[in-house]
Amino acid sequence: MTKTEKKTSRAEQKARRPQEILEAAFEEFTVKGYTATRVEDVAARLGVTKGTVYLYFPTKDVLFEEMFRHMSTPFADLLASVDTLGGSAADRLRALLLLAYDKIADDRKTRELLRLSLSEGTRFPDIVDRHHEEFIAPLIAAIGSLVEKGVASGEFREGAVAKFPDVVASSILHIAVWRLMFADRRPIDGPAFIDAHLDLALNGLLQRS
Amino acid sequence: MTKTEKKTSRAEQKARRPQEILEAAFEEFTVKGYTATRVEDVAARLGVTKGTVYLYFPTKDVLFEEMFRHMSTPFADLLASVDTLGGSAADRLRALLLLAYDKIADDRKTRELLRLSLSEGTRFPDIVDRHHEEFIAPLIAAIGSLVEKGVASGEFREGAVAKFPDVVASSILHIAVWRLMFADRRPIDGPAFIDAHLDLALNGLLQRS
DNA sequence: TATCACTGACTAACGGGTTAGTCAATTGCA
DNA sequence: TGCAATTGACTAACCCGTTAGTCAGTGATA
Repeated sequence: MTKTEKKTSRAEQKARRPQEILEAAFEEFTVKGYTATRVEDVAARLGVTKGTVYLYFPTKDVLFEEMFRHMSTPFADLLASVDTLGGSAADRLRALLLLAYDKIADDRKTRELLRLSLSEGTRFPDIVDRHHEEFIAPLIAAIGSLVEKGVASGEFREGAVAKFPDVVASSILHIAVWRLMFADRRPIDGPAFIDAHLDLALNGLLQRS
Repeated sequence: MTKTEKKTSRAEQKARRPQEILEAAFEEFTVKGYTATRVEDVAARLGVTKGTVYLYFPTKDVLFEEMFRHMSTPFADLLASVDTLGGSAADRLRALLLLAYDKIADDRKTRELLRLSLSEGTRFPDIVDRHHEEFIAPLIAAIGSLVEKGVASGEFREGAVAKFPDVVASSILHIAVWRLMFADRRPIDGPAFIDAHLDLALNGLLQRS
């Protein structure tokens, strides 16, 4: 493949290699897990051999860590975009959750990173902690500030949610975990589930007297 | 250890062995995952050698499957006990969720089985599906029927929750996943989290006008 | 433009270490 | 002593990480 490609120059190929390897590694690691994945299989996905992978990454450990970093796409911009939205606090909360849903539960990449965080987290605790800092904490903070604003404006009532803003996001996690567990064997309608949760979270279950 | 024990007769020891092995296997598999776990380490936990394990279980695969089955303690009785409870629908819902919390998020055994379902689920899909049938589906059904009764009695309003009863349980899953990810590095107050979620789910976020 | 010395990305094969599963020998209870 | 439980050495296969050697591609020279 590499040899017959006339279009890509040697320099271009070399520049491309690291990303190619990291993406192939993602596929293998997510399907088989860290230990069961063979570096040789990662290489085979690109039509190269194990030795090539070791030219770019010193060990299997580092390959995994850099793969995780490379596949973690930041969504600070996503959270920022919510601030520009107008409408009621409820509307903005809904918009934020749907955006988070797209990024977390509906995106295979992020979902599989969640699986790896749980399955290999004890082996790579600093990866999990970094993931918390960069992804989980900002999302919870965004939800928290949105709820706070809603309370300040009088649209939302005060309640225990202020202490645990993440209860609002648990439905997203729920969908992601469900899909990781059952794949296509038990499909789940994500947006409908989110809306059911929003209906519950906004209006509550109790009859309004 | 086994050798020096004078109390247990040979027959007793032999009868005990399978359970002992399955419990040792649980410890090893949950810490290291399926592939990284060595059968020899499972045996070493009991002070015996690999050969003994193979005397009771034909392969590592079967050992894993039977371990999973052995560690899955049913909670049909738990769900049944809720039916005997009196009080308002809200009270009973709270009781059910706290019971489910104890069994799922607060119990290390169940929590680690969730981790294994996610990490090794693609390798053992029928284990995951059986787990759904025996644990997840009954729990969702119990919540659903409780909500339904609340609606019938007029205590609960009708809403999208009827279609997705599991949105009510997502906070439990949330706590379990959180603890699997961060262990003791980021403690989470389970009951307080549940109550925050219940406050949200019962009363809603919107100011009552 | 044609030639050719040189570079460096890649390969192939291997060393060293590990592990699932087997089975003949051993141990110690009844 | 007889027998069942257990051992642990063994095999066959596996896989990480290494390295000497290859050859396609590059660029300087005439």
